[in-house]
Amino acid sequence: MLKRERQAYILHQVNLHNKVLSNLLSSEMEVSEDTIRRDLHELSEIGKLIKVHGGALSPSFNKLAFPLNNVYALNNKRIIAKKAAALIKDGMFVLTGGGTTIIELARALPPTLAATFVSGSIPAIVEYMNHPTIEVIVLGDKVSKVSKITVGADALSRIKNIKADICFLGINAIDMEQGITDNDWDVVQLKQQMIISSQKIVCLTISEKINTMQPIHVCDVNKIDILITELPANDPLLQPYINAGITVL
Amino acid sequence: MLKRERQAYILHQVNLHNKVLSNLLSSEMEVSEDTIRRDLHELSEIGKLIKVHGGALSPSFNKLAFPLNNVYALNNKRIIAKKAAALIKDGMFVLTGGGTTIIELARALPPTLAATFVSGSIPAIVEYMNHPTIEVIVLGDKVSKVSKITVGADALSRIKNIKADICFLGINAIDMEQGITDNDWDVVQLKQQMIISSQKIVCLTISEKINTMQPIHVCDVNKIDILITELPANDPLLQPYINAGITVL
DNA sequence: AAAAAAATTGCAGGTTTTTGCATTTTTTAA
DNA sequence: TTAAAAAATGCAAAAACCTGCAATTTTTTT
Repeated sequence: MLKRERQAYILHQVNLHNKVLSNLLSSEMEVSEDTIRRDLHELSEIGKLIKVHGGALSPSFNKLAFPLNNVYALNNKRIIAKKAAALIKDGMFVLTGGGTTIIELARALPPTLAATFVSGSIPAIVEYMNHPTIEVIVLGDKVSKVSKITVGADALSRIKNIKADICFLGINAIDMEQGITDNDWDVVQLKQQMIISSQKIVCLTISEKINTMQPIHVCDVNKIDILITELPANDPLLQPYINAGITVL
Repeated sequence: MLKRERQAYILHQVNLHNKVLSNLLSSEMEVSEDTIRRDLHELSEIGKLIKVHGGALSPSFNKLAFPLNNVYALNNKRIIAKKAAALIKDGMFVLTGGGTTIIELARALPPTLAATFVSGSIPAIVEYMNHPTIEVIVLGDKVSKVSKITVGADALSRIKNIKADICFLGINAIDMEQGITDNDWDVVQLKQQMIISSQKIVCLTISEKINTMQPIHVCDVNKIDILITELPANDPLLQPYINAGITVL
């Protein structure tokens, strides 16, 4: 087998599977691993693949795995935020959780909106505070350093005394069977109470989280009134949720 | 699974769910927890995630820098903050108000201090949150946009239920005859209750505000235990306060 | 076509990386 | 405070890597 052929095969495999292993290629093509290594080295020099210890990866891999911007999927979150912001009307009493999507929602609020926002998320409160006309009510309690949100019995009982018009939850995982799930026990307590204390529940999530699961159950999908993702409502991924009676935006 | 793939997967999970757990990743990818720990360590070194005990967090909204530049008399406030920080000991329950001097105090706290801080000031809370070991308790209520602090009956009644070891107040005006005065009615309510709810009252102010007045009375000078300015304690400006029985630092 | 030059390949050796395990230390939670 | 979980540390085995070199193959030149 010629060097050219070999390298062409390697590239083919890399593009096909996004990765190749040196020892596998070696036995497949019956050349020494040294030769494979040299091939991989050459191909990586001209940027056709990315050499790593033990093999090589497709060059597109790096861009996917190491996102360039600070906040993951920021553009998608902005799209979501815009759709969500349109639901809020003057005079409304709005309950929100935390998370980067909610922060984007806070930033996407029209500057003339006159509503009242209740939250325990410190980053969200900071954003609301910068808005000229909205009223901000803080749920007090101990701050969880992990999620940067107030958690505890006090915050919970505060929410109990509220009946909000609408509640926005940035969710971590949603699945038709498991419903909404999350990974932080304290935050789950809050979300559950927020769902009880609101007339309308709006869930915000990037489509990547659709049909994924996390360890702790928050609620079933039937509790959700509106689901917002960056996708158009007619995307097949969302069809099951529409069928379940959820308004998808 | 290649190391690089593994790390890419970890990053993806962190970006998607804001949090990952070492033991979960370990079983998902079938490598030892040691390996996961090493991966997390490497990724945190290049700033792709923030390592915490038991797993890692997304870096995206952990860098919550509150915009607080061009603070008036910053250097003097730093001197004050340093003196004040020395008063706080491990295990203390500390009540603080708002204002730029208090923010500087928050920044001047020694990184090993293990105390509990209670405040309604959003900028102060943001600072406390960034500290590795202190506990933060938020006084919830409506946020006053001017002073960026929670004000109202709720916050007041919360403070009533507290008996703090020490209370730090950034003050706006102090005078031997008028005592401490301020210009925001809501904030005055809070300060008055904080004074009642604390064993020891520490007032922080730049010397410019010594012997000045504001419209609303907070309390008389005899309520103050300690007064901290940027000046040395033997400065003649401070002598009247020392004579009144106040410890001046 | 023959000789020379260049490139390719496998191998021996020594080096570095990666990984898991055992031990000790630190952190966290009860 | 104590007990459990997680982290740090040191170590060792395996795998992968690198370097130089000699044998072989391919290409170029004469």
